[in-house]
Amino acid sequence: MVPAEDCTTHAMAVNDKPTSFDIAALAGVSQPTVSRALRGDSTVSEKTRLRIEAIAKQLNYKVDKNASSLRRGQSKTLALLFFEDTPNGGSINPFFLAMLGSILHACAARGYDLLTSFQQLSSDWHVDFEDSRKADGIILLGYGDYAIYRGREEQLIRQGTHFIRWGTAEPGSAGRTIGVDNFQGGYDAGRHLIERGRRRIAFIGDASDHYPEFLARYRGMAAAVVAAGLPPIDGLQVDALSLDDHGFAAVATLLARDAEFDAIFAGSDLIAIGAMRALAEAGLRVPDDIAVIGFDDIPAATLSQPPLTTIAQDFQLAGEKLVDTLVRQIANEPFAPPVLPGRLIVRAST
Amino acid sequence: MVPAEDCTTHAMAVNDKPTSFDIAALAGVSQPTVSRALRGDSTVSEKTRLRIEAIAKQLNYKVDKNASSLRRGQSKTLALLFFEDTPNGGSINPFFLAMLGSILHACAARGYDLLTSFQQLSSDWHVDFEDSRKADGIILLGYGDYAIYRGREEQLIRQGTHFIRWGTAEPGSAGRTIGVDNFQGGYDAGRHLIERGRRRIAFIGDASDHYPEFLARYRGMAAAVVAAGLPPIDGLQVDALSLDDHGFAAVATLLARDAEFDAIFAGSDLIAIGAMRALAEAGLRVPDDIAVIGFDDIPAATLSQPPLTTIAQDFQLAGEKLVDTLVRQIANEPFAPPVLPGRLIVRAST
DNA sequence: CAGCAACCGGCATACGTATTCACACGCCGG
DNA sequence: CCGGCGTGTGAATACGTATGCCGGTTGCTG
Repeated sequence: MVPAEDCTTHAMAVNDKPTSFDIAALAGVSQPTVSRALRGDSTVSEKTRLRIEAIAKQLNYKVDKNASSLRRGQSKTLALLFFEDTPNGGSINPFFLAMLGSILHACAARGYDLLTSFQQLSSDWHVDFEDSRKADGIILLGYGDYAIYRGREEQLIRQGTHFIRWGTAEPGSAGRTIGVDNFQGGYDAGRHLIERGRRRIAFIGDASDHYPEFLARYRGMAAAVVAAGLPPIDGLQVDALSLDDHGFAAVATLLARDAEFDAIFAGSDLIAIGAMRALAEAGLRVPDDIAVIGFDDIPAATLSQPPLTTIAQDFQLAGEKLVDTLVRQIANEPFAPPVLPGRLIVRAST
Repeated sequence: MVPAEDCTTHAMAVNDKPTSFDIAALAGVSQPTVSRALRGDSTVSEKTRLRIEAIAKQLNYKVDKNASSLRRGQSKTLALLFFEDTPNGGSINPFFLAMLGSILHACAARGYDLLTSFQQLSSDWHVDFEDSRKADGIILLGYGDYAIYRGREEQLIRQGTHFIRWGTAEPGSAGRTIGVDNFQGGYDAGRHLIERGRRRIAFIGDASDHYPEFLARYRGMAAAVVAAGLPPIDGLQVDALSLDDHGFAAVATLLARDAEFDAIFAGSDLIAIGAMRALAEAGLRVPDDIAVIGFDDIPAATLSQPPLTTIAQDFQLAGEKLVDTLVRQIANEPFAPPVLPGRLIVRAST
């Protein structure tokens, strides 16, 4: 197979993976020329490049990315970090999981690989990937305790860490956050319920400072109530983290209180699904007795019984924008994290 | 901050990321000692090691993984490849997605990072990761066209590629496959339906050679029918890929045929959920008119209405075993991919 | 006190690629 | 005929870490 070669320069190791030296020897050129040819450098003549490419293909040669990354000082890799403050036995919030597909596609389209990891929000997540030069930038996904993040954002930027976060941009923040317009989404949800004739809307979801997404959704809904000229709603908010069991428990709490309500706006679809389960067990019909609307439009929202009306966050677009903005940031181009629109999807639950 | 130092050996670059030379200079030792100390090599004295660790921590030093991987010839990284023959607009089969969490945990526990990617089954997936030395091994997840895989397994092993696949092990295969006992799972599903008094069980799922999982499940169910002394069931199998829409369509097909059946065994939960939707739209009650059982136990199985009886594949265990077996393989230890048990989970749909 | 082992740590180098610089060649105008 | 320029390639080196080999120091034994 291999033609007799001048072995004075470089002996081809038969059983090892080929290096650029092997290709060079076979092509009768030097190693740097191989490197240049394969990167498409225009200083290599067409003829030489084609010859090198042919040999590389034949030997199944692939550039060693460790060596390449070391030399170039960048890895062409992004890190995706799921962080959750409520470790859920290893399962990941389905909304973030749904983003994975589009993030993978967006990365592939730009020539980036994707490292994936769980992370405690309180840990030194930046350290493990960007500082060790395994990744050029970091995507953060997670509802979490923002108090921890807030204290660090500035410091991370100062250190030159490249990162982007999914969430709700806050007024004073430094533009490292992409998210849907949660206030507007909440407003749309509230208006929709009111148009359906509902008057007393319960909100299930943590409405504290630590979960700005939920808080914004809640405030949006409240604004819709006021805008419709209805009296504000009090005492119908129950805390819940983004899990169906919490939604279930929250409805139990509401019912135990003898609260009067004809609709539920859940902070997430998962909560809404748990809430509907609780309603069914209590003998209440959805939407006849209680209308239910969620937020996210996770895949399971179409599967529930009845299918769930919700405010959709376009996770295809979200993944795309996250990657796009991060890659811009890495390339030192101007980047402006967009605020994405939510979209009301009406299904049978309202 | 930085104390006046003897700069004859190595000048500390203030604004760059520190290297092991910087640590060495500050600790008054040589670079190799730093490397050894941080890797926990026992030839470094406790005292020296502690000093080095302290300085490293103070400077926020992290080993450059590119350099480290290059030198050591391994990257301490696994690649997770989702491959699907029916590109589904970027969304990933929820069953495989559910494994991600446990795979991440298992990797972390063993000190491995995880690269994630989509892949066409027909592509040269091994090339992109192991050949470029970005990963030490590959996990393959996907229902797919096994004809393509079969032709390659042997060649890949010969090349020394480290990989493990989720699926159904075939008799003559080389032990690179981990999966649940699909035949037994199908048998259990069939027996459960028979115990519930059902006699004519339809199977929805591709029962061809190209989807050995589905085929084995189908055969298992058929065996249970025979074992119960019932007449074999003919004409009640309808092809479907693993998507809810396919399940929906398959039920429509059955109903259009005026087929007589009192139970459905679906090849996957997603199919089952689509089937139940079709039954509901046709005015049939589950389980009163038709009992439905699925396979997988995806998270959404508890959310459907009614909640779905299914054969659970333990994806926590699955992820664990995949990683464990692959890491063994990489370390040249003996590895024997286990056959995992399926488990009947009875919910309201039967 | 000589000799030896155990223990520590330094020197040199290798991993494979990308880039800077220099050089050889052919061509043209002066 | 010479100097200069553009083109294509090679030589040397840097990226940061890990490891084989060797030498120095310490402490213990005969």
